Amino acid sequence: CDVSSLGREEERELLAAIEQAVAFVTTMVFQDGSSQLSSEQVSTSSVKGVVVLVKNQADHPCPPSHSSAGCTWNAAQEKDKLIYLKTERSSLWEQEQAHKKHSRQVLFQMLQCKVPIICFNAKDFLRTLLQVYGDEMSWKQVADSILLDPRIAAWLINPSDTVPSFESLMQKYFEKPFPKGTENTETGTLRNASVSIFDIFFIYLCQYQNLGMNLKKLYNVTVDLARDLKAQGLWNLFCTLELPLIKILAVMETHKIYVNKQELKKTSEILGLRLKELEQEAHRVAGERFLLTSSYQLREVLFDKLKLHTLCEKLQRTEIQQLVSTSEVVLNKLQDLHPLPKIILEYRQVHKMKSTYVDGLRTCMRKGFISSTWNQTGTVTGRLSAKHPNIQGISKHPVRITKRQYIKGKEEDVVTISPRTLFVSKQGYTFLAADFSHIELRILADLSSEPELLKLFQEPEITDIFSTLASQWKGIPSEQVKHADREQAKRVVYSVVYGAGKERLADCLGITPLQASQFIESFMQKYKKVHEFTKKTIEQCRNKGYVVSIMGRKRPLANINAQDYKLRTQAERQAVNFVVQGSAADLCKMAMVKIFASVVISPTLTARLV
DNA sequence: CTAGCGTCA
DNA sequence: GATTTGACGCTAG
Repeated sequence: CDVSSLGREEERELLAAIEQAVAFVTTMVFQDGSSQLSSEQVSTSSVKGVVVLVKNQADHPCPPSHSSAGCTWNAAQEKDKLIYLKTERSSLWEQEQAHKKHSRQVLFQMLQCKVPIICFNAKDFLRTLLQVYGDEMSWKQVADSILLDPRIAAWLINPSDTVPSFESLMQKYFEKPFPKGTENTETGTLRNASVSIFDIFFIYLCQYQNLGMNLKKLYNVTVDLARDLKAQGLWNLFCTLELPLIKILAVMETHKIYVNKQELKKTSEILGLRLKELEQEAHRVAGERFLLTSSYQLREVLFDKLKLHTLCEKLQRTEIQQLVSTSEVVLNKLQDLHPLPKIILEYRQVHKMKSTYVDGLRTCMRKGFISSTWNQTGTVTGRLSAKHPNIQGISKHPVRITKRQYIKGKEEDVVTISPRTLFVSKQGYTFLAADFSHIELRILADLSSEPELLKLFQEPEITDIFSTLASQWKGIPSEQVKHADREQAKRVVYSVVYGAGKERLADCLGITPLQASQFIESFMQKYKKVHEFTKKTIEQCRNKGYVVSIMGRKRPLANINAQDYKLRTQAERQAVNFVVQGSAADLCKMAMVKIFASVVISPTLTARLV
């Protein structure tokens, strides 16, 4: 039924039905008639309403879902109800306002009644509710609702599956394309109710989009997935970490992060000026005009014209075409031979800064603030990813710009630009970065029980393990360890741990492969148990076909027993990497869940996760 | 080494 | 002419 066309009595009945429900299956519907179940990418079209399948019968746990593929929705036969709630806020019409209130009341009750709300892309659903009813519903009130997202369940079973759409989920679980909606889905409730103009859109949704039936299928798939999760030992991870995280991310996406617009504009201009200068300089030393951002044109200038590659041996090649690379490592090797490489290196740094962190941020911004979109199923390791902007990828390090000033006779001026300072905390708040330090290395120490590594972490005076390591390897006092040394040490540790070959490590460090292999050797010598751990992990993966993190997160690796050496060794590195990186993801997510829970129940904590 | 995202050709 | 793909460079360990 369409909630807006209900009488008082019917409304009470509906609320009573909601109280007794065993589950809700929901989807948002958009202005253009699509829904979260439509295969077309989630439209830019705004949200019109929500369709909810209220499961009132405890006829499950586990119906033969394969046979349900062809069944039709019939509310007269079953006790389940299909309801439509309008959320659009466009109308100023008084009657509409009342309907909005009813819809809100129903949704509110759904969120509070501690029965699972099943939704494909549940985070988007909850965020939309928070945005639409933001005035009347605070984020703390949704904290104890139970959202269940079958997409996340499918991803947990195999994180390589991103499960891009509802349709692909159905195909995967019914192993056949599901029939396109031509069946009649008219409901008993509808037949009896007086059909007002409000019902027309709802009827359209049911008949042409087959929403009722699709929600029912979604329910059945969810039941199947829950069974699979339990069978694979993933149920606890799903319930204690991934499901609570849906709400946390939804709330995070409703928070605004303000950006300093004036500063953004100013830095964009400074960077633009510097790029022009560098471009001119590059053209001058090259003796011709060319596009600096084009690696192809750069290759022509550096190698065809200037023949710099003949003065330098063993330069990196591109993977596919086997052309001489113009990457940072190559340019670094060339920089004493000609002034151009250095200019290109600076140009790239400044260009990256401008296009991604400054102008890129501006395109993500509306009304002076940004809010990233978080993807819970975007990685194979269990980590979160973010976009618009990728807030996890905004550079930490400042870049120095020498800008020429033509005013007041002052010739040169050095400014440093740090992208992270472009964000401004809300009035009364301050940004606090909470981060585990060296988490993967600590996890590695724990999983391998390597005494040398464990000892390193137990030393109270050690503040930075990579700096310590850098001073140890290079034999320089710890006070003299520079940032670059630390970064290098860090790269080396991870490279070696995850099974880097000597060639790769040599490239990474700008040393000979022989030196690199000696380095790997000495690392393995010092941390014997780390090597044992990697061997054991690979061995287990070979036997089971998958690896497992601390919290039981799984990654199947089909290539672990492949004949092809390249494929097999890649799978081996992925196996080791997953156990460590996946466990780190587990811990970070646990921290988020705990912090959120503490803030929710505390009357004094005002912290917000953003 | 392993994960990502954004930009550009 | 619009869309996809590869190379690159930044992030996080």
